[in-house]
Amino acid sequence: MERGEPLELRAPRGTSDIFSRQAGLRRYLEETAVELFERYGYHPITTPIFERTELFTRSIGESTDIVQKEMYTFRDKSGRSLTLRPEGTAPVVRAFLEHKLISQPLPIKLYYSGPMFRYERPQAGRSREFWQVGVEAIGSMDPTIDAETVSLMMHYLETLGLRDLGLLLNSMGCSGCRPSFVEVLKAYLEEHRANLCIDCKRRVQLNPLRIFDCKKEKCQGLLKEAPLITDYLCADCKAHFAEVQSLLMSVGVEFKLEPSLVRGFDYYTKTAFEVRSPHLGAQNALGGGGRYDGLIEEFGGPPTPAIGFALGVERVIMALHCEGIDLPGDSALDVFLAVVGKESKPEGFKLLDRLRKLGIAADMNYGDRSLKAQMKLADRMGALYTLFVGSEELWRGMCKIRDMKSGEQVEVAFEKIPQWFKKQIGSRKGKE
RNA sequence: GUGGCCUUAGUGUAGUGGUUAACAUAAGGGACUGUGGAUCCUUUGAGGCGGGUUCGAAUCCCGUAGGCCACCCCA
Repeated sequence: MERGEPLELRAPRGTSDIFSRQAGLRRYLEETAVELFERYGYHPITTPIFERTELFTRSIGESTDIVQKEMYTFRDKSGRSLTLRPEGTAPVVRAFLEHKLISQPLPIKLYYSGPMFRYERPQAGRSREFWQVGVEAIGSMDPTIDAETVSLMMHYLETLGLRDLGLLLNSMGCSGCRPSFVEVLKAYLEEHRANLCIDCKRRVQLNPLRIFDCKKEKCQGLLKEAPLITDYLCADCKAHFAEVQSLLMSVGVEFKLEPSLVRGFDYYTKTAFEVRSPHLGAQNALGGGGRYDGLIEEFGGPPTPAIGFALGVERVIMALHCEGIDLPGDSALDVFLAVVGKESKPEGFKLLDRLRKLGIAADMNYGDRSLKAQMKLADRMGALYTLFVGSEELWRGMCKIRDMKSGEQVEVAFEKIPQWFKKQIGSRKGKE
């Protein structure tokens, strides 16, 4: 291999390495999600990181920003157009159809966790590779599942300890009532076109619902008078939405109705929701979701209602940080083995092996270090106990064990050490 | 994709044209050759990258990369 320019040792733009405390924190969030989602009857699914490009263009919508400018699309060696997944719903729905999961008892409830990719200009809380956990419940139009999905999302965030959350709720109507609303809205906007900002003028025809997101004052003023989707819902959508609200209230989930909430995918119908944190600046959405009753049919399947949500893991972590919530990050070490004198190391190594095979987290010093330095290391590693192995111990057949919290030391016969630890650590963990 | 701000040891900062780039902290070693968290000593380690101006650049200029903030949009 030739040596040319030195390697640029930097992760690609908008990506980052996750290790140490961040990695532990992320794993904790994931484990918490797994435990809770399974308690709600969800099952894991893992889908590929990339899919055929059309899967996303067809589901998310040709006119959306994600499809227009944010997808990582490439051709493989046989010329297929593939795309790194920008979101998790379309792949799950694809898998649902491919494996004929419709023959399972419905609704089928699936959860996932994994990286998503969007080519955007990076900022805090917005990177090109980011992690989402999400759920999809496919096959039921019961408003109970809407309420359950929303409440699961909130339950999860509250389980982590988040308190400052704002839940926004809306109904986007269905294929029956939304188109007529969009026409009414377009008509209204055309009438006041002169008063819209430049961006919004462009949106009127392209995606009029998006105008509700505009932050410009003159647009906002106009929108106060604009027709609202909730006033144009058909009887079915109206009843469904009312039922969802009442079910949410019955389990104590607080929400704010937000008739201007429009999510960035074309496939949403009826219930749409989003949870925000006030601490995160412009990237304030921790997660969101909604019903997508038309998507499965759009993919060529039988008409099948479905609903889901996704949470941005990095944003959840940011929100936790902003609220000053401390969560377990690093895994604790039970035992640190301090070796005194080179000749004791082989015995120490064997002892360590026995501890680890009993399920005790144990580590030792490598290389030569003074006992003092080893103690320092044990402290830094957060070990519960330090076990001393040296010529004196080997000679007497007894080892000193130091409780690092209290500083108390006991002596235990060599062959009883593994069991002694097993007992101590078992009871200690039981108490906590 | 648009506009703005920023980039100095692992981390957090100082220095704003002039001899060895400072401080704190972390890391290694020691004072304490068999006992941690304190203290003291000591060692290692840095101006994103590429050009230019200048006798001389971390400092000024241009470019580029990355980060951040606001848009756009979303998790």
